[in-house]
Amino acid sequence: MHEEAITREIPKAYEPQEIEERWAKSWFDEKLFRAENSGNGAPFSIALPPPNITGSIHIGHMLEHTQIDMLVRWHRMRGHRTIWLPGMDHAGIATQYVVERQLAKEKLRRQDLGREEFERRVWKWKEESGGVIKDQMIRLGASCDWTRERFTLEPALYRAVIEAFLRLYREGLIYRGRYMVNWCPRCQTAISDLEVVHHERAGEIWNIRYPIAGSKEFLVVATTRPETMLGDTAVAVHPDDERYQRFVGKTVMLPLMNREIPIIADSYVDREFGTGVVKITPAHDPNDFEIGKRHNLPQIDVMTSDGHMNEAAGKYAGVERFAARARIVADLKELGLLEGVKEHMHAVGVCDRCKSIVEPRISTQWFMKMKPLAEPAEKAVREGLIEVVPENQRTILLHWLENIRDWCISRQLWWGHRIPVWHCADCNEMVPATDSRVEIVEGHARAASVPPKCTKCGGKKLTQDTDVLDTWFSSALWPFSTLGWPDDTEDLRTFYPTSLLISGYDILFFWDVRMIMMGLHLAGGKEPRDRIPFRRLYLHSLVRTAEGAKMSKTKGTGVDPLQLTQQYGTDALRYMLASMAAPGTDIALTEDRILGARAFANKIWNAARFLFVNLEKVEANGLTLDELAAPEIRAKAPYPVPGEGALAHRWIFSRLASVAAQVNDALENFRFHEACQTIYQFFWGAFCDWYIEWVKPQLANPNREIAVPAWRNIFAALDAALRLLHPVMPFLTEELWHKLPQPDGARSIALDKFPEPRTQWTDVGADDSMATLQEIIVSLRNIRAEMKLDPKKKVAADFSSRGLTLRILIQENMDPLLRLASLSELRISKDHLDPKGGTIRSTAAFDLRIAYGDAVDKPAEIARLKKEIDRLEKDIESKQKRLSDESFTSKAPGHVVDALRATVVERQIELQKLRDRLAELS
RNA sequence: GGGCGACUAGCUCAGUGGUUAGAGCGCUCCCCUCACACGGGAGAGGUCCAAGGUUCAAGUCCUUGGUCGCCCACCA
Repeated sequence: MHEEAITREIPKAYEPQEIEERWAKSWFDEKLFRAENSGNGAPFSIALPPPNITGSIHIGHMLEHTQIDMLVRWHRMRGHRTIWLPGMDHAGIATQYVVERQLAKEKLRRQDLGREEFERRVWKWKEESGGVIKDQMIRLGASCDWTRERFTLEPALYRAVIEAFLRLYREGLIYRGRYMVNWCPRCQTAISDLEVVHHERAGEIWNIRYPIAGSKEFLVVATTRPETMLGDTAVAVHPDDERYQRFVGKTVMLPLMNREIPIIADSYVDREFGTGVVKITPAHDPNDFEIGKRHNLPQIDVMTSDGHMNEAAGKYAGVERFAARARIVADLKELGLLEGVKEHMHAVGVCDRCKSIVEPRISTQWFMKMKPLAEPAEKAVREGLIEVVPENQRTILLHWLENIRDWCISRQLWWGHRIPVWHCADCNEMVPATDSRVEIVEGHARAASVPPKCTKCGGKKLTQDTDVLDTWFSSALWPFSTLGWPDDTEDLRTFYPTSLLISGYDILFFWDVRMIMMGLHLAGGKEPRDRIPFRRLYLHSLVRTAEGAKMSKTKGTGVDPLQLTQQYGTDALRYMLASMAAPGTDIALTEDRILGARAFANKIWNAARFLFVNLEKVEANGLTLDELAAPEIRAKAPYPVPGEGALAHRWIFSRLASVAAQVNDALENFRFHEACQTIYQFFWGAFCDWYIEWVKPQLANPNREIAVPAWRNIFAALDAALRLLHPVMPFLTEELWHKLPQPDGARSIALDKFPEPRTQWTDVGADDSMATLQEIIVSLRNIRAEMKLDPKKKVAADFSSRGLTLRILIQENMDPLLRLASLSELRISKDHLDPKGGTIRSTAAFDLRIAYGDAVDKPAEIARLKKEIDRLEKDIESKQKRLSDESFTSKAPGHVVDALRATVVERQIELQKLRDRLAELS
């Protein structure tokens, strides 16, 4: 009756939903993870890679957050002053694109709204989307300090951006100029090299005849983009190319345009490729741009900003660029100037955001000089001030820094940090803001310190630059802008440099490297070690679909973690992700693993349930939970258990010490999968399968001398196991921890101690004894299974060993042995066991025997023996061969040789036993 | 064109030169034993992609090749 009540109270299966929701809310409401910037404990700080407000949390975020959260919780539980600072990224171009698509549904363009109204729309989106992300993160258990939440476009961070810009501008590291940039005709903005993604595509290459002026001859040029020929201002050949040397200095008539353009020589031209003649279009190709500069060629831009041909394209003006291409090819064909066309695989650059084909275009943009910033970054990484894990990513990072090019930081967008520079209408002088202060207008920040007049001509007609900064500019400041920089705040002094950055390797160049450069240049103390943004950098894997493809929302292969959470539980999902997160390899998502993780959560739940359900019976005898499991009582475990022996208790605490050490080591080195596996094996394999089963009778023993210490031990072990599990499974462990007695005012397991690898728990004797007993039990079960004995039927067995200590060990642990091997009796002797009429299992140290019942399966036993003998003989032979090898015995370390010798001796004993038995049986 | 990674049990993956290469899932047999069938017990299953090499010893280090994936790159 009572048990029914309990069963209702603790459900048989773990039901995570209600529990998780309750704790997520509680942790947030109580501001449980608010960090203190003063007090005890070494600081451990980590900045959340701010999710873009473009969407919601996806499974990749969850992998990242799980890994961060595990480390954060682990550090916090070890008494470090831990901060995980959360926030969101305004994600300039990405967000603008999303909102523009929304507008498109209303048949509107951003230009229809105007800049201010458009910005208002985006802010509205931000409020909704940012809120969703935050709620999701809270629900998924991220132990962030939400009291310090940041947003890259909020006033304080805008100020940091302006401050950084002004400093770099004054130092000449930011400059403005007319250069060739990547232009997205759809987004109508410049984008950086990194934002162009290259796709191999089957295209065509056209060979076009350019007639030589005043001659019947012509040169044949090859091009993949015929529409740009309208802007050709030269054709080029290699200076040493004998085929064409005689033409250099002459001119060709540009077909369709009938413009006379020079034939020049430039060593850039590859004689082997195509015809060895290149058309030069300085306004539409980066290489041609450089060649044009070298040869003082005019730049003729034949396209508009939205990818149509302009007036300079003559009769093609107004035609869309690819339509123009088709028409030009057709026209050339008609004129007999098209010599041929071939299939051609080449890489096409598309806009990372909207996938439009990028157009190289000359325009006036803002750039950042990267070499002076890259060098200190490279040095810091090379000297190990920043440790990069996995190691091979370090090489990739350094290689990128070595080959860095200037960064185009301006965007012709409306959503972002507006560049704090004003242009003088009278003299074109650029005048920066006088300082980095910001003011709030209609809730949004803008640069406040507008220069009063032109610093050059004194003119008053100043207008602010309309461009905004690349979104990654503000991201690059994130580790210090979020802590209050440029002010010298307590947070900054305490938590900067941050301890660690965990990010995906896909944003290594976009973000991680730029943070290193900006941090070293702008933030922190005098020495580089005090200026770096983070001391360690861990690049985690990416989650892929079961087929190994990148997850994609547009392809519908993205996975919503919240849905999986509803299905399997957040802890299960976290455990699954962490257990697969081996450094350096991507994760393919499969349902199998989640099911396994859910089963594990259920196992933990039920192990705890076992304790609480049975406790009811104990309480009937007048014992209270407090007497058995109060914190001060748990602290003194393990307690000796009289009479029945305390071997299993000594053993489980010894295991605990070793597991805690292993988990510490694994987490220190980002080996999340190892930490998970270690904990899993401990909890399921050791705690549940052996320990609980072993001590069950002790717990039920009416003798309080036995029951009380046994209960105290098992509660202490469970408590430690929960704390060990907490970083990866925070909800389940929090729930169960609160079912144990806790000190007054105890708020959360998250603020309790992580189990220490206590050396006084280490008990080699218990480890060895337990291993032997387990081996004996497994062997006996094995014989039973092989003999197909009725599982319910207890049988007698014989144990024989010449070792006295072993025989004593068996005697002392007779009870659990009989129970766990389902024996009625285990007879101990030091004599030879009769193989006739029974099945025997042997090791070098002992023999076990179960007598046959009625049915005797001698042939099967003989076959088994022969197989076993064969295997052993081969094994011994190969080992002896190695031992007889002089070079092995002399060169291999002593312990390896000794171990091998010992093994051979053991195997020989085993082999002899098997041979004897075979002889006796046949 | 450079660079990186993967290839280990039917599947998904661990494996940090040293006894007989592991896990989870799946599979076979048995068991609904009073925490848990999301469970318990016992098993089967692997020439570690190939070929060379280094080493006393190679799944592990080196070279070459193969297959697959990813990143970078201005060859028209």
